[in-house]
Amino acid sequence: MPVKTNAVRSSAAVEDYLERILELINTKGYARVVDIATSLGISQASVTNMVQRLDGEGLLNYEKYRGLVLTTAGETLARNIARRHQLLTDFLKLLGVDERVIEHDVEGMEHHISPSTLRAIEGLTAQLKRRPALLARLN
Amino acid sequence: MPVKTNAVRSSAAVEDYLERILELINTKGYARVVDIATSLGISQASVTNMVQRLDGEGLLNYEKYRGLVLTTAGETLARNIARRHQLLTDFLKLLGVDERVIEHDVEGMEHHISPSTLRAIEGLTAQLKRRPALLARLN
DNA sequence: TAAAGAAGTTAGCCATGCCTAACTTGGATT
DNA sequence: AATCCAAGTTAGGCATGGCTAACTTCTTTA
Ligand SMILES: [Mn+2]
Ligand SMILES: [Mn+2]
Ligand SMILES: [Mn+2]
Ligand SMILES: [Mn+2]
Repeated sequence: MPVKTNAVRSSAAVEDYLERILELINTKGYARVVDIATSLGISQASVTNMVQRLDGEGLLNYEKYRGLVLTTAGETLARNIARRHQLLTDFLKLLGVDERVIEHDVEGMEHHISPSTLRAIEGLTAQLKRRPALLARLN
Repeated sequence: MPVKTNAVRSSAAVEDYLERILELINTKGYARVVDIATSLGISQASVTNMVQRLDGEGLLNYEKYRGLVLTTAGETLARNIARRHQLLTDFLKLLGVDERVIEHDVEGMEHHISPSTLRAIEGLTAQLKRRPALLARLN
C-alpha cells in the first residue's frame, strides 16, 4: 500500500533552518553548526539546540560534534520552502521591488503561502514574463 | 517643527489585535475584551493581557473593567495593517484563489509587506483590474 | 605529541504569546 | 436591594526560539 507521509507541521523558524541547511549543503557540500549560525545571524548555541530538535523530529540526522544530513522528510520540506522563496523572489523582482526589500519581505511571506496561492502567483509570474506590457510604470 | 512619530515596532500579534479592534469598533461601535477574544479565537485572559500591554505602549487607552479606545498611534497602525490586509485580499481574489485560502494566507502574509512591496502589488492589481486578459486560466 | 584555538555543547536565562483555573466586578433580573 | 451570571482579571504554567557564559571536544599547528 502507498506510504502516507505525515504532513510535518513546521514553524517559520524550522522552515528557515531547513532552507538554509539545504542551501549550505548545495553550495559548500556540508552544513556546520557555525555556518548555519553565521548564515542565519544567530548564536551557535541556538543552532545546536534547534538541530537537536530537528533530529528528534526526524528531519535530519545529527551526530554530536560531527555533523548532520537532511533526512528525506527534511529535504522534502527544505526543497518546498526553497521553492516558495524562489517564486516570491521572482515575482517581486518582476514588479521592480528593491532587492533588499525583496529579501526581507520574502523571508517572512514565504511561510504563509498555501499551495494554491503558490500556483496562482506562479501562473501570473509566467504570464507577466511573457507579456511585460503592464509592468511598465508600476511604482 | 514637524512632529516625528516614532515608528512603533509591532509584532504580527500586535497588528492582528489592533486590526481586529478597529474592525470591531467600526462595526459594533466598541471593542469588548470578550468580543476581541471570540473574534480572534483566543481566551479572554490572553486578550486582557495584551490589552494591558498595548495600553502601556500607548497604542490604546484602557480602563480596567470598562473598555478601551485606540490612541492616534494605535489607530494609525490599525489602519495600516487593515490596508495591507485589504490589498492582499483583493490581489489574491483577482487571481482566483479560494476564499478560505485567501483568508488564511493573507492573515500571515500581511505582516511582512514593506511599503514598496505594497505599492508594487497595488499597481499590479490596478493594472490587472483594467486588463484582465492574462488572468484567464491561471490555476 | 602537546598546546592552542576553533567549533560545539550545556546550563540557565529571557521575551512573546498562548493556555486554564480561580477569583472579582458590574449590570441585569427579580 | 439582594442575587445571579456574564465579563473581566489574576496567577501560574507552557512552548517556542532567542541569548550569554562556561565548559568540552576536535583539529591544527608548533
Ligand atoms: Mn523565512
Ligand atoms: Mn527563505
Ligand atoms: Mn494577521
Ligand atoms: Mn489581517
